[in-house]
Amino acid sequence: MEQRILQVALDTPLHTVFDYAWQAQAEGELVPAIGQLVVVPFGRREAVGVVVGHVSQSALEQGKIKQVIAVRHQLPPLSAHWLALCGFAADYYQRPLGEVMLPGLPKNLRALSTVALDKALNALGRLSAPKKSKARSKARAHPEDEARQETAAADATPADPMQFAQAPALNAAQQEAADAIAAAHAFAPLLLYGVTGSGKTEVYLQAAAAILRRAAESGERAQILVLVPEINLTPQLEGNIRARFPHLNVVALHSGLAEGERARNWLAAHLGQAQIVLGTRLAILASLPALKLIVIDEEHDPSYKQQEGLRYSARDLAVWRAHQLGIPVVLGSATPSLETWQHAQAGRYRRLELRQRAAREAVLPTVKVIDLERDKPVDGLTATLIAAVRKRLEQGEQSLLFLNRRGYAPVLACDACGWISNCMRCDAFMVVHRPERRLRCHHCSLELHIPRACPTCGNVDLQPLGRGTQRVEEGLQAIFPEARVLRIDADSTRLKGSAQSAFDSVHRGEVDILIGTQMVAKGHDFKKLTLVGVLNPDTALFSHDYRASERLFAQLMQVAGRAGRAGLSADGSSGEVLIQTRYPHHPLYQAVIRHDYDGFAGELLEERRQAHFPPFMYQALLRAEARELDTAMAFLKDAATLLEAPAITINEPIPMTLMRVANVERAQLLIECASRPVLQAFLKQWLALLRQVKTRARWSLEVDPVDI
DNA sequence: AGCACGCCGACT
DNA sequence: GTCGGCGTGCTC
Repeated sequence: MEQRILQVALDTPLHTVFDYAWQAQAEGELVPAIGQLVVVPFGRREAVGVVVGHVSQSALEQGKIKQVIAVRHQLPPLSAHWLALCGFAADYYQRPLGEVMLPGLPKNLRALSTVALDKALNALGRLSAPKKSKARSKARAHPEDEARQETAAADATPADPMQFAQAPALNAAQQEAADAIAAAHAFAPLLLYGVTGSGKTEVYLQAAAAILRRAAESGERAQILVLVPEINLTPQLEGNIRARFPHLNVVALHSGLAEGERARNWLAAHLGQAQIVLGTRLAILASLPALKLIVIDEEHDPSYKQQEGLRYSARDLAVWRAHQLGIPVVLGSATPSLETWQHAQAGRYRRLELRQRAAREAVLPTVKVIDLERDKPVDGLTATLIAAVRKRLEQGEQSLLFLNRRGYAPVLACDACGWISNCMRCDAFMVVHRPERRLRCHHCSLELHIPRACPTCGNVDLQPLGRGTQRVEEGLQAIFPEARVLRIDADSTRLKGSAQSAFDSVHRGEVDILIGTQMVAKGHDFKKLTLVGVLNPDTALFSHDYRASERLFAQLMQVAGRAGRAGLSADGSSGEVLIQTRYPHHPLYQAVIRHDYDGFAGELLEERRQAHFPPFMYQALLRAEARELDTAMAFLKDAATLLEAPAITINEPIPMTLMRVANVERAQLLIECASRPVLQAFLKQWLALLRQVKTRARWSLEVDPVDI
């Protein structure tokens, strides 16, 4: 019987694939195809891997090669396109292939038992249309009902899947954009540049509809992938998509799903059953055999960058994937990332522009700054802002106060001796959390009770300094005792589903004043919200991180965009945005007032060009951590001298800004190069050498780092 | 990364 | 006398 050597990628940090012998178990059993999942013995355990190659002979000695234990024949192999995508990501981010391929697969598929996989496949085999979960669970509970339901399903005339719900009419700019997307028959990176509320979603939906319909007419399968930055944004968009495409199979892919559902949804995508996949960044690595369009909503959002493990940019991989498949990719934003903007300016990406808000009468909100030197705040709120909130309350409209700092106060201090609540494990303050009466470190999650008295001098009068969302909530409730105040931040939405119910109650109008962190700034379309107040944005103005102003600008434009989306306020005015600042004349705020992304982005790009920063320079960051800072620094110093190459700048190793986290000292080394391929070639050689260095430091490399 | 083997301190 | 600390070595 046939025998072969299979090369298998496994989820291990080892930079290699592994050879296994495969022997047909029965006459005529086929050799596992490339892309097939297999179970193999690995060390003392068993592991699931992906077959990535066939060889007739292994370079290893015979005795070392073990036999494949099982082949997941029930799962169709992953496509060559998918394997190439993972191969690219592994190469580009300098990680082992298996570490790219396997963590992206749902746990149920990677399990050593096939029970969950078979169950998921079985579930998908039975259902074709959406509206599934209820019917299925009922069927399982009462087997006799099952037959009845299946008969009923067979009797019903199947609806035309391409029968879509009535779509709102597009304005000229929207129509032009949708047409341009749908007309692309090859790789086409398109920047959909549209102010907040300009109806970008409608453009995505109608372009998707056109592409799906065209494929159906020519008898082809088609799949659309839509990426959003946060899980919180999927339910609203998912609802809109399902309503528009009632007969299509729409599935979500994000880390908030239960394992069973995640497996079913992933499989629906892999089997080509799902026509529309809506997901967060991890969905970019899904298997989508009939992919015809990728949409990345809010493409500038930092959430598209994975910040642990494989540190990939879902946006960059999306562009690569679209290029690989020769399909359009739409990057939507009101404040594109400077990388994307630069591509558009250089003509590599085509720019599609929406200048007007889509809802009739909805105009861009009026933005004003409140000078904190003139209008002294009480409890963080200026008289001007309080008056504005009061007016909205009287008009029965909603206000949103944005403060990107959770907790009650960022630090607890003793007036008598100068003690402050430093974290004992990190170089950071412990934040006061009033509801739980605790001090919490936001870096290592160490928690302590709020001390009754100062730990060093015994003074009982400890003062919370500064303001977080909890304290502002308290202050607002005191000023407006009759108002319904709701705080939405990572702390108030820890429980599963609580974020969704919080947003729902805002939509239902059960909230008068919403206070929140960046969670509330993104994407949500609150119809009754007409006032946005920004409490303390100044810290980002003078950050050492050169990306801080790009991020602040995007964040302010985005949160400002929550105001007045549905139309004019009761008094006939447009939405209003008030920014409290000590620097009212700062060019960043002035640009926000003018809604002038173009101008501001132009200035930032010019600065970046002169300073030789991205997007005019490519970077990689070597990070090292150890119990002793010296260990980490010594490793980086060694690393810096390991390999020299022309056109490559290796900077000095430096301790990180937040040097110590959870009792680990950290330092980093920045590598720069004006050419991406040159940098890539250097990294490959350099890492081979680095892996041989003996050190007690733990280290990792990040390509295209965003937080430096 | 797991998961072994392998040699030195405080406990039933 | 053992349980267990984490140092180092291997995984086709």
